[in-house]
Amino acid sequence: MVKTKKKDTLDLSTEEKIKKAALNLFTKKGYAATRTRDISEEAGINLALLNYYYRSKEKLFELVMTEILQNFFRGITQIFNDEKTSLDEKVRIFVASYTGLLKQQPDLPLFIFHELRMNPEKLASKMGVNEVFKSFFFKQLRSEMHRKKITRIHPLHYVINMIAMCVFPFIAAPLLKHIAGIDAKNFEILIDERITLVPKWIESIMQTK
Amino acid sequence: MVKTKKKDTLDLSTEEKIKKAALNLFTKKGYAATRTRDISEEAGINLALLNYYYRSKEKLFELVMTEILQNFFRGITQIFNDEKTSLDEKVRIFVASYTGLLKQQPDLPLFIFHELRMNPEKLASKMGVNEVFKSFFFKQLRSEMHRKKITRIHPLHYVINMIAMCVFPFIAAPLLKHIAGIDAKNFEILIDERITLVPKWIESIMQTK
DNA sequence: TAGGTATTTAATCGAATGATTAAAACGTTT
DNA sequence: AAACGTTTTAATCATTCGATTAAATACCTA
Repeated sequence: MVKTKKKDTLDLSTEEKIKKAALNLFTKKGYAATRTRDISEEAGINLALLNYYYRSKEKLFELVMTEILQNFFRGITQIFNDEKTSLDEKVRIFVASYTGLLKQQPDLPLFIFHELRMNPEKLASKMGVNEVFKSFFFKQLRSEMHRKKITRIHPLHYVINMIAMCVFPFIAAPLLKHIAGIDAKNFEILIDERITLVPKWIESIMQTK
Repeated sequence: MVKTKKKDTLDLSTEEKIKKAALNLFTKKGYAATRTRDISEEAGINLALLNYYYRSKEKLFELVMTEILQNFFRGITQIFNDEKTSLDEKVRIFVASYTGLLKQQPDLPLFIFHELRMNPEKLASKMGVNEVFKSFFFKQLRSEMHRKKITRIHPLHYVINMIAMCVFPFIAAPLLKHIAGIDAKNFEILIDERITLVPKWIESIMQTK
């Protein structure tokens, strides 16, 4: 980010520490509720360094956001465009892959959807998912519909259901834990169960008349 | 809110205007991103009035939040505890009822889940949903499991799926519109389709082995 | 109408927060 | 070690934002 990097002495310090702290706090509390002083403290550096390396809070945010979005959606595109896997396989891989990702970063979905709602147009460009709907996955969906192997409805319904059943438990975790009276440990067990359950359910749904 | 109310001259002005504006902005932008000046402007009143009537931003927020949570979850409890309706009927009623509610207030879920994550313990008490898991709905679920009419898994799975398929489209609306390239009008059509589709899917899911 | 209470306004305060600056410390090269 | 650029620090600025105050206005009651 700064003029010249000393050498290619790839020290992941300061600059990276700031970005990591920023990612942590932004995803946890959102943009507005995160103070630059919080970030500097979490990163264990002086406040001025944040502005030295990233110019401003907003610039830092945009950088972090871009990385998050691209990383988050890159996976989908790859899975969906794999011409070697069947429809069912894609669903299984997607569910397993994204559940794993979300177990590591449970705050991500809520954060993404919140910021996406705040300025949709601005962020839409940053996620290279324009081609999702032209993916091989959708060709397969339409093909199966044509062969009457799955019920013919708007393909988006199936996508919504799939993502919803994966992502929603993480979005609603506090609520779900509360109403079911279970702790983090048991909640994780439940999540793990869903990795095998959700693909089965999706299959059922696709054949529901 | 203030000392004595003049008479019972029930003018819904000022005090109510502030609360309404607050609800609007809080749900749209979240607590941190909402400035008291925004609220006063939206309500068309002087900034000082906000503090005159509600003491502080936080007090106003808690009031609004309590009302939102109670209103939002009151419906669920009623539907779930109705001893006259069958399991399938409950699902149909829930889906129709909550889709209708969310069509009117699409920002609500994201807001609730975000604030719920920020301070789970504080808000948990405010939503009278502790008894959801002891509801008649769950008795019916367990009963049907025992009769082998539906597959025996943790009942929470079914609840998650049901809520997820209703709520998620609203949470992810900007994303979904973008990747599917559809406008608000067509998105609403899709949502309306789901009112009849989701209950069918839930039935299928409950019988998936 | 007079007196009192409730409501509203304009002006301002103090703390919090994003950002900047000037100087110090560090490291590398010559 | 001298000179130079990079990195870090402490102190400070300017603005925003929540909150308060004192005075003005509207409203009701006697």
